[in-house]
Amino acid sequence: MTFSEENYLKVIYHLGDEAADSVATNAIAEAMKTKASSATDMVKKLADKGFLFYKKYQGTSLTEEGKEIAVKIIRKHRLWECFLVEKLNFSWDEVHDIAEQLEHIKSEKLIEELDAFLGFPKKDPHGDPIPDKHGNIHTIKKTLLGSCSEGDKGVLVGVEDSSSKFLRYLDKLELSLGKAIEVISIEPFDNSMQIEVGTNKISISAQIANNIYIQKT
Amino acid sequence: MTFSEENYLKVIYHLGDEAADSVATNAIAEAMKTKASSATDMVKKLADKGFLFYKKYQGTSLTEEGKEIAVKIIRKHRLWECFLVEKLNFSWDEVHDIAEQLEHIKSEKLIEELDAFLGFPKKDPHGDPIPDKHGNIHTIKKTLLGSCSEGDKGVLVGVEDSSSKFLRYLDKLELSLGKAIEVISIEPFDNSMQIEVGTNKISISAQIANNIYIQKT
DNA sequence: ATTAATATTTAGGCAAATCTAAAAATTTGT
DNA sequence: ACAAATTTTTAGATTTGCCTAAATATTAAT
Repeated sequence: MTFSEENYLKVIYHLGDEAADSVATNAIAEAMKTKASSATDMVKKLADKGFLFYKKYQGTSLTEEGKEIAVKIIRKHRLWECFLVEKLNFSWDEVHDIAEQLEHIKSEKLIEELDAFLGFPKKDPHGDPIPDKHGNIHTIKKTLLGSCSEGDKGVLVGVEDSSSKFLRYLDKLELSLGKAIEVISIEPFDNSMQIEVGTNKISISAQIANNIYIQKT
Repeated sequence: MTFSEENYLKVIYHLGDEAADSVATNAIAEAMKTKASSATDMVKKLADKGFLFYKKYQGTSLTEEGKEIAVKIIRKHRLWECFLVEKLNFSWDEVHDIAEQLEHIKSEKLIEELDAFLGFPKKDPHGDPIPDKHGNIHTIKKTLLGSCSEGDKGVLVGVEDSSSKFLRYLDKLELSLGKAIEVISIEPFDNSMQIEVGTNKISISAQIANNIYIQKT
């Protein structure tokens, strides 16, 4: 299993998670920052190896085996993110790229010991659930802030975009995991939102709202 | 800098450390478990990039820049080994292969934070010195047990071979870093040694003795 | 229901790192 | 010092993952 193969499986898993049906070649190419022709090549190879179902022009979906591998990589990614934040003083906006490297380290024992060392965390620093060693993922029902209505309340439990740019902006707005949020009003012109966070009232663009998840209360 | 390039630089550094003069292509190939022709190709490329001096048929030696890179990789390797042993319950015979992967993770901050997290260790689990962040290495004068004479005394401070096979054998003999050793006698027939370790008297083959370093006392 | 637009695949190539086999240089042994 | 042995390099292939350009299939629009 090469790094590239692992990255494709991970990306296909994430894309397939939202759209229940098959994943388009172009979507894979875009997520992998490569060309559609490259994605076609790789998808064929992964299909040959039994990690996904593929029919020409019909998109792909992971087999059970492919899903298992993808979930293992996601588990590693998220555990390493916890390690970086909890043990090495990284902030949530600094960990993604390093975890992208660390997730490919091959050692069963390493990841199980790391999990234990961290006290079996359930969430990574962005609020995403950490699959357990059997691949079980405990998901919570979360709602995109951007799809909420005036008066809706909840707690910030996740982000759609884990880029350092976005997360640093959230820091500036004092928006972090666990914060209570209430939608005060929505501006019809541009769908920007007035929200209350703790005692602050702030305005956020629709784009921001569409990258924040809350758990409604 | 690819993984392969980094591994070549590391291997050339280690080979050049013992033999002060230039490193032979065959030696590189053997250490990299590849063919001489592959080593030639890579050496040319690394020379083009300014990491080593190379003259056809005359072997190679690292430039200052090449050495710096090699030392950085060795620093990472040894710090990760410490982490595995001290924080994740690995034993000294289990860490080498995983550290070979981890040493290629690219992040200045990661390695400096890891160093601090571990309390700035000076030695890895095999007794090898950990270069500091500026590349300075504090070496001690160590002697190959196999080159000692009857009556010589010292403390076990390092091993030449970090393979799991060898280290597990040392464990079985209760030979570990820090143990006091005295050479009782040397058998002329096969150069095997009678040594005293603590209160035990054991016999070790010349091959074992030639993979153990002591600091004479 | 055709045509136009879009998505996907194929074909052919490239760079990295490896290999084998053959050629060339160096070293060794007498 | 010269032939033999060894080491090293070159030449030409292979595999992986990517690319561009062209061909083909699917989807959308009128």
